[in-house]
Amino acid sequence: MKSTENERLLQTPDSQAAAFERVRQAHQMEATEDYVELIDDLIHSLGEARLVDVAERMGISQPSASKTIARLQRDGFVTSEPYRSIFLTEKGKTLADRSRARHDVVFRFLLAIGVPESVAEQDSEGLEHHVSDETLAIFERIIQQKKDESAPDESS
Amino acid sequence: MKSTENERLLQTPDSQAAAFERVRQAHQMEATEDYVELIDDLIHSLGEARLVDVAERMGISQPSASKTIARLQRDGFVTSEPYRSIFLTEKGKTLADRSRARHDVVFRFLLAIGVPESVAEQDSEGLEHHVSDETLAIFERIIQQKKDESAPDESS
DNA sequence: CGTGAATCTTAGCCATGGCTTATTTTATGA
DNA sequence: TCATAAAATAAGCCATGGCTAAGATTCACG
Repeated sequence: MKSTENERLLQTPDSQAAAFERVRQAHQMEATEDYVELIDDLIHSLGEARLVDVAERMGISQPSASKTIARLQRDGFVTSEPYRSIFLTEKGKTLADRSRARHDVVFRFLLAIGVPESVAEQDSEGLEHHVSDETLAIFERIIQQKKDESAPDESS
Repeated sequence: MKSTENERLLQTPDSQAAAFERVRQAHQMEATEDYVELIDDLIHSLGEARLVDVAERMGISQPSASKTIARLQRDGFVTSEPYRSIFLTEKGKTLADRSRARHDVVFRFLLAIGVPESVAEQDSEGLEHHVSDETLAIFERIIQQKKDESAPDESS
């Protein structure tokens, strides 16, 4: 029985490979989600999403932003005429809403467990893409618990 | 005052850009950390780390694994002779230890808040790279709290 | 001890997502 | 209106991290 000679690998190769595969999948969607979320924010706060603002807020050069926007357009998340601002398609808007919802849950969860706001802002940006639906639901439950604790009398 | 015409962008462009930059930095280290952690696990459980096992557990082809291992070697995390197994350098071992420690904290934190083990296994794989030290410390505190709750009398 | 299977490497492909430099287009204001 | 500044695009670079197909090496066993 070789498997007992030293216990360290708890997972089977398959389940471990599946976990990594899942992470890779998440990565593929990350940029897309971050961009549509940001574009939606820009539209709501500034009235339109300009490439220059996207680039600034992503912290990358305009050409880099432009290339990714082109991919988003190719994949049906945004539309934009040359030299004009960027619009979300229905598909893009839907994804943006979903992403922001997740982002908010993660952010509020971190606050609820005592993470300082500035740190929670930073961390939630990275974490949001890697939280499963099941874990997200638990996050929500805990947010609610904390809310109930601090304001016990708000039934209905 | 343009900034009040619609509130949605809570963060300044700079801090938002910094958060994304931080995520990109984390991504750069992700593969490295996952590999050294896995290699360390393989060495401890099987006695050595073979490329074929790394590839299997990462869920990728051998040539892909080989290419990444070459990068890790270039960057001083591992050593390996052609057609021989893979060893961690001191630098690699140190990183592996740190990574597993983080991974464990995230994993046990998820368990502590009620995430099922199989989900916690999957999620912790993706989350570990995006949790700041500050948040990680809070995770540890909560793990300890839950432990105290379920076993109140273990002072010393 | 030699051969076939397993393992590993090489070569070459692709997409993503960064970058710079240079050019084109648009917008602004004197 | 027209010159200049700002914004966007184009072209071309690089690294990462996937892949397949094909070749080299090692290992194990008959």
